[in-house]
Amino acid sequence: MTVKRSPGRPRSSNSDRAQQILHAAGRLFADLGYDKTTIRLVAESAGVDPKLVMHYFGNKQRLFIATVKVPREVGKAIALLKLAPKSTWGKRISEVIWIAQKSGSLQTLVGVIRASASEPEAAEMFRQFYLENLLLPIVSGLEVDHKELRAVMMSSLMAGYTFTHQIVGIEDFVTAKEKTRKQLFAAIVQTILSQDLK
Amino acid sequence: MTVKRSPGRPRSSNSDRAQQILHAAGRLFADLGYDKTTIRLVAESAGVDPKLVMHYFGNKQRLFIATVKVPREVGKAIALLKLAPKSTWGKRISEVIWIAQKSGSLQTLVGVIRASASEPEAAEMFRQFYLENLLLPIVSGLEVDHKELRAVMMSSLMAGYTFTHQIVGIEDFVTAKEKTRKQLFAAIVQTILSQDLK
DNA sequence: CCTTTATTTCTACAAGTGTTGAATATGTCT
DNA sequence: AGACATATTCAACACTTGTAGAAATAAAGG
Repeated sequence: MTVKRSPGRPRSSNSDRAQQILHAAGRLFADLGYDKTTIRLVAESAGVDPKLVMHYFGNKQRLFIATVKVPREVGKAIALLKLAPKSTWGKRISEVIWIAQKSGSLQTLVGVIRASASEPEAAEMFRQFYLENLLLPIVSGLEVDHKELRAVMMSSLMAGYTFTHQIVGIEDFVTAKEKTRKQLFAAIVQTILSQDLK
Repeated sequence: MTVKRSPGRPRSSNSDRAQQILHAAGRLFADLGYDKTTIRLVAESAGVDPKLVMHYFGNKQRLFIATVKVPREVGKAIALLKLAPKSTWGKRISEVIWIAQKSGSLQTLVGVIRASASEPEAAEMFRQFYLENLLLPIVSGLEVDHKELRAVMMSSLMAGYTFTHQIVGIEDFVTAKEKTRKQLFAAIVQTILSQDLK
């Protein structure tokens, strides 16, 4: 894939290298973590010179930030929740989280979690994007007390589930079918949201 | 703390540098993660020459492994569980996890989670130590189905809770008292262990 | 006392890192 | 056509990394 080219502007500008770089970077950050993802690796993986990465994104930190995309499907899901009866919250919300993951933002989440392990700024991004912009609004739409605590617990569950499955790679350890796993996941969400707390 | 010394064997060998190094390393791995924890930093933090770290532990990976200590208090806790009625499992087990964390192995857990983000070997250690040697035995002592699934969910909860609280640093976000947090935590564990699954 | 062994430091190497300067080729605007 | 901006590459700098060689000092054993 690494096509050798001479320096200079290409004849037809339909390549969109920036997008290629972003794509390669997103994958590498999710697979290797922040430190082990080097500019040179990203460049090589995108079939591009390292300097081009710097040209487009300035520095490594900004490159990482550029790879983070907040899921969009969440807005409409929140609206639906207020109408649903309390007993179905767990199932509904875990469905939303499941969908959000499948729709491509799972890679972003893994990248952010991995980066958080070494970059405090990434940890801050986790708090902002996934807690404040995602889970807290969801919980805020419901009629419960201790909203922050429940939202934090949801984020813990989300991070932990992603950690064990995508980073530790525990899949092959569990023989249960996906349907059963989702059922348990939903039950936990339901507990987090509707457990009586004194 | 950094006492300058000349090369050569010290007069009194009551210093136990290896222990000092291990102590400093454990703290740094937990605070900075695997990559950002350099041999030189560990050495400086222990008031010691970098080569001495290599002398005692061979290389960085073995140094990390040496800092990992599996909690001991768990064995006796497991024995107690079989006698307890099902409705109290959540409370009991979350108590065990809470105690295990407070007793110094929290730092180890944080270190392992951080390292897992960049070192697959560390992720494997998480699976072995916390899932196979800790949570799976606990669940195995109980009369439930889908033991692996429930154990994995417990490990997810444990990792996620540690991640949000120790790495993301979400403490100040939650105004709920510790008692309330523990109550919710216990309820989740109870759900994981006793939820009916088809 | 003399050899051996354990502990500790100094020095340095080879590799890899993020990042920059300068050059080159193409497109775009006046 | 000429001036300027954009896209791209090559080469390199300054720094940090894990790690190794060799030496210095003191204890231990004969």
